[in-house]
Order: sequence, then structure tokens, then C-alpha cells
Amino acid sequence: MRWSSLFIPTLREVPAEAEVISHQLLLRAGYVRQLSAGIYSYLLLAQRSLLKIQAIVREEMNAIGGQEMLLPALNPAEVWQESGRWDVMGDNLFKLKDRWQRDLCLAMTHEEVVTTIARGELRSYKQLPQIWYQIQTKFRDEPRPKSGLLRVRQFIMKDSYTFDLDAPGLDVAYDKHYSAYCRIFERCGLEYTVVEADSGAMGGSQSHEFMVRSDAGEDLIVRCPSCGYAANLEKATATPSTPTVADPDADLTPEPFHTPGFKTIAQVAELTQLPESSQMKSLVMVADGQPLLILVRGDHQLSETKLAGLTKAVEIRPAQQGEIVELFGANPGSLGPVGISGLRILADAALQGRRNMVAGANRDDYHLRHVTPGKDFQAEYADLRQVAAGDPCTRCGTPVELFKAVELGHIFKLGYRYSEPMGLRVLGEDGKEITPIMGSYGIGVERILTCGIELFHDKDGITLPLPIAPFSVVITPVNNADAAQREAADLLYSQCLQAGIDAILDDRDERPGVKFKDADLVGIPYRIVAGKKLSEGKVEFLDRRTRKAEDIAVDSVFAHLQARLSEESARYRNTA
RNA sequence: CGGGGCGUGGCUCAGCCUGGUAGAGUGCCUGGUUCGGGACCAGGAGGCCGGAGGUUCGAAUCCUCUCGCCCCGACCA
Repeated sequence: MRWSSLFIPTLREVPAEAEVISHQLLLRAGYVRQLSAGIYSYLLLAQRSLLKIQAIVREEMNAIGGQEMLLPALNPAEVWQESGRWDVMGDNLFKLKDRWQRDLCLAMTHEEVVTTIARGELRSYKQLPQIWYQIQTKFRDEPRPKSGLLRVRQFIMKDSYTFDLDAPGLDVAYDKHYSAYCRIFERCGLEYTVVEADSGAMGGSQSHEFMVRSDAGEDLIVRCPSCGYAANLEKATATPSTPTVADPDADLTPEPFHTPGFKTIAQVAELTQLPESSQMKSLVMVADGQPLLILVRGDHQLSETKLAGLTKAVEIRPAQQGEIVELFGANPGSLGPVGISGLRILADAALQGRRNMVAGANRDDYHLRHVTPGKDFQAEYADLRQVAAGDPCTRCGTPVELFKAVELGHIFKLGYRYSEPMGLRVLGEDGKEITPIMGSYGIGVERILTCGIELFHDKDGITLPLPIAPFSVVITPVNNADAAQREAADLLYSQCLQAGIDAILDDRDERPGVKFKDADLVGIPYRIVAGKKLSEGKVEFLDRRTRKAEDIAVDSVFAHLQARLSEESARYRNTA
């Protein structure tokens, strides 16, 4: 393509609304324009890159036997009501009415639709397994769209769904997706981590997320640098660090002491000269209307995800002050487990076996010392705490690290969550009805582009990996008015076209500086410049990432380019 | 939904406090000179100052309401 006739609106300055680097560069490099909060137009460059990403996804999905479909984005309310998600998804589901006032929604995923198709058509065990997928626009009314293309209300997703006869069959489908996803992200040139993920309150036995480390990310990942254990913080486990001070080794009785105005764990630690790890933190949560007393060690944080998983509650919220006073007769800051009855008490496993700790006295401005779990109160113990950086890894004892990441893909064993209630049945070999077991698997297509930019950029702009860059090579005559330069560039450009190389010819009537800056900004992996050394029969060949430039004879530069391209492409394929 | 910030030519912003004919840089158009890292000279186009209402002789500026965008939190397949 000839740059002079393309719409590539690059900007010199960073638009004020963009804060994360990928967002800034997507705007500056003319890839996207924003239409509204969380709604973007993908211009030429973004679309070219996204199409390359989709081609890779498609190839790998086809390679595991995936069958590509295209399902409707506009769905009738009925199927969502049938699965229960019409209500469960709440405001996140875009809902609308047609001219007859019938309820419709814009689909955020397609479990309901594929299950509807499957139950209408699948009759026999002989038809299983099935892997169905699509690459399609999804809609989610996010409460807070942000960070450019990272969290948006309309986005492209590759979503696939598998139907199997039994759990071992699902394992096979799941493993196929796992390895296909690895190949996809490797072929896109991304550095990623696979982590164990929370499978949610909706059941399901196993789930992995494919994450790219980035400060722009919204997820926190726990990883052991030694044994490779990696999990989403929501689900991660680790050994609690040893309490800073050992518990008093005696059979002591709880004893109140005055703590006027000392409400936080830190303040009480200051007063008692005992570390936070010697205290019990009491939190009151309301799970589906049921109040619960939650205990964690003073220096630990409650994981609401783990609590939700344990209680199977749909809605969990902190109790309000009024509710707390009614239940405990004291205000937050002086709450504790001693003397509480008629209330379910859940304690984090790290408190089991501890003795003589400090807790609130359920009387304003008083705490208790010498509180021993199991003796002074009874509780159910479970893993409820959020892992902290530096906690010893459960497997190998190495301190774990914590980092932010962006979720690129999520694979999920659904189990019978949809097939059972929606009545998907096939006949088995023995003539009896079987409910197929399902899996669902998603990849955020724009997130591959966005993470590619987050990972690969420098002060001059984008340095996307070759497989997902919008063009492979830019050919730049320094001065387009110079006939020799223009003709050399033209020749090379037409050679590229004939060879199927994705080249762009910068034939704009601009000064060289402008063309170089733009080429750097939009991130084309290779640049060939026809300039003043053309009179000596040489052109410059430049690698965008390394900035290495070499002078090459005009008549061999095309061969050189071909060699570099195939060498570079091979890098991404060989690792797969 | 709670907290904060911002809406002024395409982009970045000044002007607002202390009301009095709307500015700069950059980009864009025309002509000329220039041509290896965002050139220079000259001329020019482009803005209901987010919207509505109010105060005032007079509002970008003061007041009220409202809409939009961004950030933090809440929320969140």
C-alpha cells in the first residue's frame, strides 16, 4: 500500500485522556479512535493487526478440530432467562426491546446459544465430541471502561465451546485448548504466564487464565519463581509467614484491656507492643443476607473470592455499621469472636493452633488479650486469606512474588452448568440419556494487540512482533522527488507485492524526518531506505526493535529482506 | 454508585480567580525555498468556549442544573 493515499492519522502529542502506554500509542500511531467510553473505532492499522491475530487464532483453533461458526450477537431474552443469567448478569448485560416490546440483549458470551443449538440437534453419543468456535463482537456494559482497549464495552472475542460425553472427554478438549492457546500466544510473540484461576460460584472443576505481566493489568498474579506455581490472587494459596512473635505458651484466660480510640490493627499493635501477626482481625460480612463473622490474622487480608467459594453465596458485602452494632453491641474496631453465639464464625486456617492472641472485646474501646481459638471460641476453619508477596510457596517454600497482569484468555470446565438446566441430552450406547459435559474458552483479540504494545514499545513508538505488526516492512525513499530513489523504492515495493510480502511504500511528499518518525511510531519491524548512498548502489536496512542499520546493495536487498522475514517468522513458530 | 479531575479550532494547552470584541504552539490549506530524524519564509482557513437556564448593560469567565470524558474506589466471566 502507498502511504500517500492511506488514512494513518498520527499525532505528535499524547491525547489528554490516555493514561496507559498502549492507549497513548494506539491513539498517537493512528490505530484507533474513541467514539465513546469503552467504544472504539479500529482504523486501518489496528484492523490489519487484528486480522493477523485472528488468522493465527483461526489456524490454531482449526488445528485442534474446532469448527468455526458465527452466532448472533442479538439474543432473545428467553434463552438467558432459561439459564438464569438474565438476572445474574445484572446491568453488565446490555438489554433492549424490539418494536413489539419484546426483551432482547446483546450477547456477552454464547453458552446459551450454543446449548440451544446443541439440544435441538445433537441426538446421539456418536455425534460427540464437538468443538465449536467463533470470532465475534461481544458486548458488556462495564461499570467502568478504562485503559484504552483493555477494558471496553464492545470487543472481539474468540469463544469456543466443547461438548463431551464424560469428564475424561472434557479433559481432552480442555487440554487441546490449553496447548492451542499456548501456541497462539507464542505465535503472536507475547511473553505470558498460565495461571490457575478461580472457577467461580457457578461450579466447574478447573480453570486457567493466560496472563501477560503488565502494570496496566487489573488482575494480580501470585507466582513462585522457583517451582513455577502460578495462580490468580483470587485463588492462590501459600504458606502463611510465621508470626513475628511466638504466642505465650500458657493456659491463659481472656482478659480485657482499655484501648480508647484504638481502632485499627496497627494502632492496637502500637499500644500492646505486639505485632499485627499476634492479633485477630474480625470482619463482618453479609452473604446472601446471612451475617458472618470472619477471622483472619491481623496482618492478613480476607479474600472475598475464597469466601464466596466457601459459602456458595451469590452476593457478599461488608456489613453496615448499624447491622454490626445490633449483632455485637460494639462498633467496628472493637469486634471479636469471644462470647458470640448464633452467628456463623469462619476463621482462616492460619489461626488454627494459635494461642493467646489479641482480639476485640465486643465492647467499644476494649480489646482482649489471651484469646485462644478452639478454647475461647469455636469456628470453622478454611483457607480464607489473600496470599501476600513473600509468603513461602506451598510446594517448595520459596517466597512467592506478586504482580499485575492482563488476562488474555481463559479456559474453563463448565461441567453441566448449562447442559443440565437447559435440557441438553443425547442417547448413549446403552440407549440411556446422557447429559453432555461442556467447556468454554475465550480469547480477547484486542487484548493481544494491546498487550503486544504494552510489552513491546520504546520512546519512539510501537515495536510489535512481526507476526502481528500491521505491515512487515516500510520502504522509504528519502526524497520522493529524486527520480532514482523513487524508482528504486518502487521496484522493491512491487517485488514485495509479487512475493506476497506485506509492504508499505512511504511515497509521501514529506521530509525524511517526518517519515522516519512515523515509521517508528506505528511500529513496522523493518525499514528499507533509499537515500543518498543509492548513488553507490546501496540502501539502508533497519531493524525497528534493535535499531541496527546496515547498508546493503540494492540488487540484493530484496533477498536479504526475504531471508530476514523468514528467519524472524521461524522464531515464533519454532517455540510453539 | 461514592470520591477527585477535566470539557476553549484536528491535537496540546493559556485565558476564568478580578466579567468588557477568543489566544498561543502544533497540525491543516496556498505559494516559495528546502530535503537522512517531526525544516524555514510569506499568506490563509478553521472555534454556537460541552449543553440549558439564571445574574448582569454585557458571561468562556459568576451562579444553578445537566451531559460527556478521564482517574481512584465500589463493582466485575
